[in-house]
Amino acid sequence: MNGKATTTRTKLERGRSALGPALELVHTGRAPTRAVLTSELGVTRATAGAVAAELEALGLIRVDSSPGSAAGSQGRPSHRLSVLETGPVVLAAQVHADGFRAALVGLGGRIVATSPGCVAVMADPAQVLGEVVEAGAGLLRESGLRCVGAGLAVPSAVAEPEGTALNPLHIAWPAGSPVRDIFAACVRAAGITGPAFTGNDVNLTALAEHRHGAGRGAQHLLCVATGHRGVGGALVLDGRLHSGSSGLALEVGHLTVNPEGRPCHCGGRGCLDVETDPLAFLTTARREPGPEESLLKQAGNLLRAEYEDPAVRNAAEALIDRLGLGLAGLVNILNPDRIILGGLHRDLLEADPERLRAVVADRSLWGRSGSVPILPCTLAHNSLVGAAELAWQPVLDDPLGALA
Amino acid sequence: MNGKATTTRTKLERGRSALGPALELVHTGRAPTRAVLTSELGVTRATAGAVAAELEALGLIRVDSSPGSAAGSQGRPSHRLSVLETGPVVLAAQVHADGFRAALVGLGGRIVATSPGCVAVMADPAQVLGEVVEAGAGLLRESGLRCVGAGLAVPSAVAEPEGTALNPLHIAWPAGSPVRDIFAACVRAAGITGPAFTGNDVNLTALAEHRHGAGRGAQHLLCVATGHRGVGGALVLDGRLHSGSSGLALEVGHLTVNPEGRPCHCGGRGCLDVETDPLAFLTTARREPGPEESLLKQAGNLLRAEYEDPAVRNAAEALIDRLGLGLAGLVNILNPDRIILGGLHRDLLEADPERLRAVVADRSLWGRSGSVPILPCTLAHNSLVGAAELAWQPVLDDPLGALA
DNA sequence: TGAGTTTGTGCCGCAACTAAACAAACTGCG
DNA sequence: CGCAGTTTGTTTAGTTGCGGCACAAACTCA
Repeated sequence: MNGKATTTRTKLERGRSALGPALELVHTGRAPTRAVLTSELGVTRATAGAVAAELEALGLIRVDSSPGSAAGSQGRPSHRLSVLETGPVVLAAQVHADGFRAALVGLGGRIVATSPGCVAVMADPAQVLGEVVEAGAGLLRESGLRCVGAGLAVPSAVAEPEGTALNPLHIAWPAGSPVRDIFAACVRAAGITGPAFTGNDVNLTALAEHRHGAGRGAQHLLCVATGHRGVGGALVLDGRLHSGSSGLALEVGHLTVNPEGRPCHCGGRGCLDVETDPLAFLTTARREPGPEESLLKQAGNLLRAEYEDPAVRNAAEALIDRLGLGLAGLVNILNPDRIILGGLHRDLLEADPERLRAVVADRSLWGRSGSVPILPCTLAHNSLVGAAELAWQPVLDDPLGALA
Repeated sequence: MNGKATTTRTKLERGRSALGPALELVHTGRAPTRAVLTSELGVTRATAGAVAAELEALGLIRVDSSPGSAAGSQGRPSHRLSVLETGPVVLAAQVHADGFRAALVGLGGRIVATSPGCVAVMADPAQVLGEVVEAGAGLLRESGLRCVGAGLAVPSAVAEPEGTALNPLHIAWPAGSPVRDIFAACVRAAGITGPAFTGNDVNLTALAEHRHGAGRGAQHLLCVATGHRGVGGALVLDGRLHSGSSGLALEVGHLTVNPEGRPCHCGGRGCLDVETDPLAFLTTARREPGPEESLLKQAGNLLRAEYEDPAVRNAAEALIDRLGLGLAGLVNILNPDRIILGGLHRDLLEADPERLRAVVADRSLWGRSGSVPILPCTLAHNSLVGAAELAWQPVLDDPLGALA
């Protein structure tokens, strides 16, 4: 098929091959000491020592030789490993229906600095992303830290490899906007170093939760979440985001969950999108929906504050049943070992976890798969942290190469 | 989480690391010469030469130093690489509603010997698998070839890691039969060397088609197929079967494709399973279904022979529309870059490819994903070859270790 | 026949790793 | 306090997979 198009990787390009995995272990908190790093990497103590020393020399991690507080076990206490607080950061940002937020995020998903939630005129993506990057650049100047990349989360499917936003329905951007290129241009224009990445917000939420939150340790993590409108999904397989062949996987909004339900713009009826989002909850509960940018909060508050109201409770149970049906369908297709829910779905889970689990168990064919754990997302600003993960990925894959 | 449970891989265990990938390239026909092996592996000619020589020394491949017929291009002609005809084989078998078949399969998916299709009393899995392995052992004795493993395809989901058949509905086995253990016991009892594996037949069809058939080169391959009853699915991601966290992924039979459709034993209505299988086709076309073991053939023959009959044509179009709806749902979730269809679905595709493609494009949200290629399965005995792939996998992963 | 092109092979050396022996830092016990 | 036992870090030597290079081999084309 290809003659010699494949990259002939030279010796100079490949660094110490265990460097990336080691950094990822420290990054995700799975290697608190050099001893567990050794066993986790499956290498000798000598190698693990050399790798840790090299990561320390790169200014990425800290190796505490004198911990003082040993944890009771006998034997020589191991050196503690941790992310270096004063190490490099990435610029992370998220755009959503009611504004944007920029932040600096270090290794370990640590938010170093964050801008206040900003409201912006949403018409023109170039203008909005210009403001976003401007805010991030300000944080960067204040901090004086080194920046090694930038990541952006948008509430839209992002087509690969073009990097275009296909359905930014709930922000007023034109469909097909080349958000990745626009963001990258803004980043370069602001003089920020490192590559720039863009991804779907639910995908990035899943990635963040997998590395630092409720998804830790899951091998097949399914994430389903609402924003103000619509439903998104994401799948993290063996630690890597699965976004399909062109970035459009897990567009779960059009699973049929209520054959007699309301019509959907996709041409079908009773899609997950229009049956389980905040607007659906409010109308089912016979409440007047407020402005689009506050639907999620309105629905969440209603659910928590007035759950004893029969109309609210019935609406919640109806949505839980439909959500459960959708999740069961996804379980039959994807067979995940954990499900995490965000947005209104998270609130619905917390309102009546037993009901949701029962529906999923009942309608997913396999009893054993029916017992798949369903958990709420736990991370604050998870899509922001996920955007940062995107920017950190090259460093995690090849620390030497990415920092050179 | 674990102290030192992880495998400390010693130097002796890891062979030449490019050995596995190289064998896989020859196995799948993507490395016809040593030159393309070099570029495909991304190593130097020296390394590729050493690797090829080692595989030849292992008795797995043949390196033709004197090809004679060069293909017109200038420069020194490259050594031709091919699978060694007299190399080791695996024992492959499939069990289906109307009997079983055993075969010996070499590298490259080459069927070396095959038993005639046998009819067996289906009641007891141990008895059936005993006959299956008996037939295979006979072939093995006749051939005198070395056997390095065994693989079995069953028409049921196989739970991992238990290896139990969860829904062998269309063969008269009890649900939950430990088929993997039974098969492994039979293999050992027959004195056949090497590990024994068991998998779902549609999964294995997908694997076989990916390596040797219509799925070659696809990175996200979705396969959907019918047997005599019901519908199965499979996904091959980057060359590896994706069977979910417990082997139960791609149980696509219960996607809703016809809200007003017939009731399904799952509790829903209009599931893919009961709306697009051979029985559904025959009843929709108002034909008297014959015995269960011949539904697929009966439906296929009817479709090909009497497509001009309005009842047949209408039934076909109805099934195509519902199948398209199901495929569109899967496209939205999985975003594959190729879809292949087997069983009656293959026949439906060939009866009216445009209609099916139009429905999928119309109902999968993204126009560009809607243009995903939909192809018929091409391989003869594909689930048999897939069962062989399962048995070959350890050799492909680590030739030195597996043959030692 | 000779220039040009592509491929195979032998040799050197690097770098990442293992293995093994030793040193260091702790616990626990008498 | 001292000593055994345990676990971890460090040093050194040795192995090895593979890149880089130079050269030989086998073809095409003029």
